[in-house]
Amino acid sequence: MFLGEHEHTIDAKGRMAVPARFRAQMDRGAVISKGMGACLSVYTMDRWEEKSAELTSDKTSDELRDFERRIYPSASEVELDGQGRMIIPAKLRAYAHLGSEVTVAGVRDHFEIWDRGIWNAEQERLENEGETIPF
Amino acid sequence: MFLGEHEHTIDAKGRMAVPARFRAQMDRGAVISKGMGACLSVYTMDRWEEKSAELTSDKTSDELRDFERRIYPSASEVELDGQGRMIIPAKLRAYAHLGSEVTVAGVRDHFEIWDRGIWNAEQERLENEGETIPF
DNA sequence: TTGGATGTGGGGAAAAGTGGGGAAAAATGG
DNA sequence: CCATTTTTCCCCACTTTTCCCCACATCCAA
Repeated sequence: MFLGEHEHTIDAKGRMAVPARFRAQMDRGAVISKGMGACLSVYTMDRWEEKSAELTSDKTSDELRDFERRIYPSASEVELDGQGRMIIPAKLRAYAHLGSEVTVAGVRDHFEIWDRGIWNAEQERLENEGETIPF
Repeated sequence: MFLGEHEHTIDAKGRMAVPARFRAQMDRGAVISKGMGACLSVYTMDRWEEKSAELTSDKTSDELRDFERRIYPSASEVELDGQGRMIIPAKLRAYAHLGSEVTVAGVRDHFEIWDRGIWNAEQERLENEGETIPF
């Protein structure tokens, strides 16, 4: 399970260290894709396959084709280098408006990558508008 | 699995580099054919055979003959040169209105080749018309 | 305090993408 | 059947990107 909030950086080569606690779960591969809102989502390969299968199961063939043309091209298989870093494709970095300072947030079955400024603003919004946390 | 969006070019000789990540999956051969919409589709040989078997299974013999006469003559087996490039037959290039700048999009079990301008317009259309994607 | 794990930066080799020359093969026309 | 033109294909060359490796600074725990 992915938990926690980690402040990391994207370097000049487009690399970002994956939080060490997340790495073990990614050993069977992972997929990065556009997330909901201004962020990117990283799923384990297993979860990615489950989730994309669910989403495409109940569609007519026309809907399905459009849908597949949105989700698969916007995704990319993730690989880690010797230091546990991943490369974030330029297109995806642009989509999520990522600068060099980002926040990596674990969200149960996946983790999200946010530009740090956007993340902070979003968290503040949630505190003001949102529900209280029942813990 | 074919994923991602790759911007490539078709040179004066009609050649286009296949994204390196796609090549390994094509080692048992591949087939290029007219796609749904203004694009070309490339399937691995295995998937091509599965898919054409599915599509021809539930047809009457008259339907089947017409169908086969549309599908197979326009398709072509894909071969890569020493640099990993494929030649896109002129008829297919015309069918999909491909200029020299194209986008190669991975769509799960195949990839598609689009004129870059048409691809961008189509993606924008899908974003506006479609539902938000829950990833 | 020290040693290992973690996050960050950068050099350099390798691979990927692109372009073009020229030989071999195929098509065309007498 | 031969000669000419056209097309195809193999090879080399160049540029850019990617990836592998080493280095170092920091943090936390023993």
